[in-house]
Formats: sequence, C-alpha cells, structure tokens
Amino acid sequence: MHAADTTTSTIAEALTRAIAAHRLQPGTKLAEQKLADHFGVSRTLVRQALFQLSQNRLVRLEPARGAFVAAPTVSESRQLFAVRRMLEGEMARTFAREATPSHIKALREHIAQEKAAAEAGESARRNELLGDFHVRMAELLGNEVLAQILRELASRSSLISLMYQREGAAEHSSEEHLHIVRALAARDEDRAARLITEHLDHVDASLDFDRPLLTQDIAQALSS
Amino acid sequence: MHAADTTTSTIAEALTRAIAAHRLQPGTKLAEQKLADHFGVSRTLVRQALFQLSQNRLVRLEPARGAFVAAPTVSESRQLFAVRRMLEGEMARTFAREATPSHIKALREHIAQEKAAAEAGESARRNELLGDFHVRMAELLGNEVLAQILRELASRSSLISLMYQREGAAEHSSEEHLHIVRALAARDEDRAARLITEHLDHVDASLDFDRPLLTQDIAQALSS
DNA sequence: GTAGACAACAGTGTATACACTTTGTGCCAT
DNA sequence: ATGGCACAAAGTGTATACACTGTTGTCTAC
Repeated sequence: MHAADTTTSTIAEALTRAIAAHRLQPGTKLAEQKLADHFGVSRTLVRQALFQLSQNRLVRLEPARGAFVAAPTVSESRQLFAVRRMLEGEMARTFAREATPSHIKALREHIAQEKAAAEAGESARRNELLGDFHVRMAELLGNEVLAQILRELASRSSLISLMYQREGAAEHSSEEHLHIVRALAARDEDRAARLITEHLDHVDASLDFDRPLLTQDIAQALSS
Repeated sequence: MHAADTTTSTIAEALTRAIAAHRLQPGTKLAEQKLADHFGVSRTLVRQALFQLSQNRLVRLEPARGAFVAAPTVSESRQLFAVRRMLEGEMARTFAREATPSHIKALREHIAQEKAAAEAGESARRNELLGDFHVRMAELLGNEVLAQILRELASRSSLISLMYQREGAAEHSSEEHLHIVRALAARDEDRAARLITEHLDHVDASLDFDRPLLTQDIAQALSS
C-alpha cells in the first residue's frame, strides 16, 4: 500500500471492501500497528478507521483487547433483514410512483453489470453489485439519508452471507432484481413491494443458521 | 464536569443530549481544546466523540476548520422524514401484529411520562421523550437494529425541529401517540400505520422551511 | 505432572508534541 | 481611505511517547 494521501476514510473504505468482498473473515483480529504499517500511517488514523467501522457494526471493539471483524449473531441477522424488508418494501412503492424512464434504465444497466461480473466469475465483485442494487434505488430516488442507511445495511448483510449463506445460494438474485425492475417500470406498486420483500425473504431463507462454520467465537465453536 | 471516568461515549452522549435538548444551536463551533478542558480530558477523547457525532450527522466536521453543530438542510429534513414514514409505518404494522398487553402498557406509561414532563414545563425533557416514543416501539419489538436506526433519526429530527419548527407546533404529539397506541391495542394494522404516518406528516408539516432563523450558514443568512 | 505465581511481552488507551492550515490583525502602498 | 500583503495567533491533523491491561511462557511448589 503506502499510498500518498491515505486518510482515515481511505483506510475505512479499504477495510469495508475487504470485509464486504469476504477477504477478511469474521473474528479476524485487526491489530492497529500491523494495519498502520500496511497503510504507512500512524496508529492514530487506523484507530479512527476502526472506530468508524465499529459504528457500522462491521468491526467489534473489545476494550483493551482490540478490534475484530464482526461476527453477526443469528438474532442480529434476522433483525437486520426485518428492517430491510420494512424499508425496501416502502422504497419500492415510492420508486414505482416516482420513477422516470432514465431511472429504470439505470437499474437495468446495473443488473447488466451484475450479470457480467457473474459470468466473468468475479464473485466478490458480483456480491458487491448485488448489494449495491438496493442502494442504487435509494440514490436514484435522490434520498441520500435512505441511501446511507441502506449502504450500512448492505455491508452488514454481506458479512452475514459470508457467515451463514450456503454455497450457490442467492444464485437467482440478478434474476429477481430484473423482475423487480419490470414491476417498477409497470408502475405496479404492490407487485414491486411484494417482489422485493420476497427477494429479501429468499436471501434470508438461504441462510443456514445451524452451521456457523466460520465462527471465531470459542464458546460457540466448542459447543458443537 | 471533570468527572472521574469520562470516556469517549460519555462525552458523545453529553454532547448528543445537549444538542437534542436544544442547548447547543446549529452552527455552534465545538472547539476541541475547550471541550477537553471542560471534560477534564485530552483532545484525543474529544476528537473521537466529535467524530462519532459526525457519523450520526449531529456534527459537521470541516477539514482543518473544526467541528460545528450540524445544520440540516431543508432537503435533508424532507428526506429524513420520508425515511421515518417508510420505516415507522411498517414498524407499526409489525407492532400491531406482535404486541403483547405488556408492550401496550409500556407505551401507555411512556406517554404518561411525556404528559408529565409537558405539564411540568420541562420542554427539553418532553422533546426527548417525544422522540423516544418511536425508539421505544422498536425496543419493545426486540429489534435492536431498528432501534439503533430510529435513535439516530430521532436525534437528527430533534435538530431539525430546533431549526425549523414553529413555536408551539407538535403540541398534540402526545395526543397522537395515544391514538396510535389505541390502534395498536386494537391490533388494527392499517389504522396504526396510517396514524403514525400522519403523525410524522404533522411534524413535517409543522416545519417552517421558509424561516431558518437560527441558521449559522453565512451564505444562506445573507441570501435573504 | 499439574497448578499457581510471576515475569516478559505484546497491544491498547490516553496524553502530549509538533507540523500545518486557517484566521485575524496591523502595516504599507496606492 | 481602501486594498493587499505579511506576520502572529489559534486551532486542527498526525505522529509519537508512555502508562496500563491483557496474554503467554516459564519456573517453582506441591
């Protein structure tokens, strides 16, 4: 690394991407000095970045013990998906009401990118784009407050799918996104809301909460 | 102040309360050393607290210029209330479905506190409780993810009402809370959702976006 | 051989030091 | 008198130093 202007948010984004792209597993220790050396800055900036990520719930800070990549619990995961259903169902309705043709076009292009990444075998990129689809809707609506919330929920979801998602699950996500866009284009509020809610249900249901294979939590790991 | 164990979150909470209780006006400069002296700690902890508040959008950090109490724009305010309507409408539906008698009782007790504070003339405390009502619903649902989001939205709303709310507006908030609880108790999903959405509409509508009297933003102040 | 104590180590928590940017003030030139 | 430049003061941005906490490994007593 050793980039020129490595600011706090640069570090935070790098770590966020690493976590969302599943290059860092839940439970991984994030030692301040090691990160500082890697980015070529002092611990000060690393600490700020880690603190920021802890606010986003991507990192868990244990007093006097350090920072670890968060390991969302089953309960937290269910709560998170419940919030997404509430929020995104209504967002879809709003979108169906307010969308212009160019909005629809933007979403279709996004889905094209998803499929391209999938066919190119770039699974990290594909996962990122799948999450971004939902954020993109908020951005197109011009609601930055909503977009910010969805960004956070999306990266947390990514961590959850890393922990609990079965292999090859969410295989049809792009397909479902396409159906949603069709409903939006048809200005069919109810159908759009139903489809996106079901879509999130599918992701939720594709999680295998009985096999937290990657848990770093010792107590839970040894209880099996 | 000079409290014994003054940690980062203590400082952040103190500032959050000061802002939410309208003891700090939007635009106020928050100089690090002054706060550090006041709390009897070093700038390090103050900086962390300010950074945290900037994540919550209660504080705006300007590079090399310092921290200021945030001054939400009209656009941001509308976006925020739109998100609250989306989220809380659905939350009310869920609550109506899942609520137990003890949940209803807890909400009624909360409203009693609101009215007590109002009659005692403690307007800061009353405003705090009015915002907490919505958070309380999320907590009672057992959805901490949702509660956390609503906490942030509530404190931002508080800042907005400080800036734009007409005197004596939102006078009937407690009354409206009571109507909502009645709908919840009757398990009337649609009515509860409609009432809470309208309730947020009333708050939104009670804002006077033409008279941002308290704005510290020079450009905007001079454009009038 | 095991358990407990203690010492060395690693890593975090907070304070402080210093560089740099912004801002305010006064002087000079026009 | 006014506009602009230089300099001083104040405040932020980052790095470093030091204290403290938690961890690990070793040694000793039983």
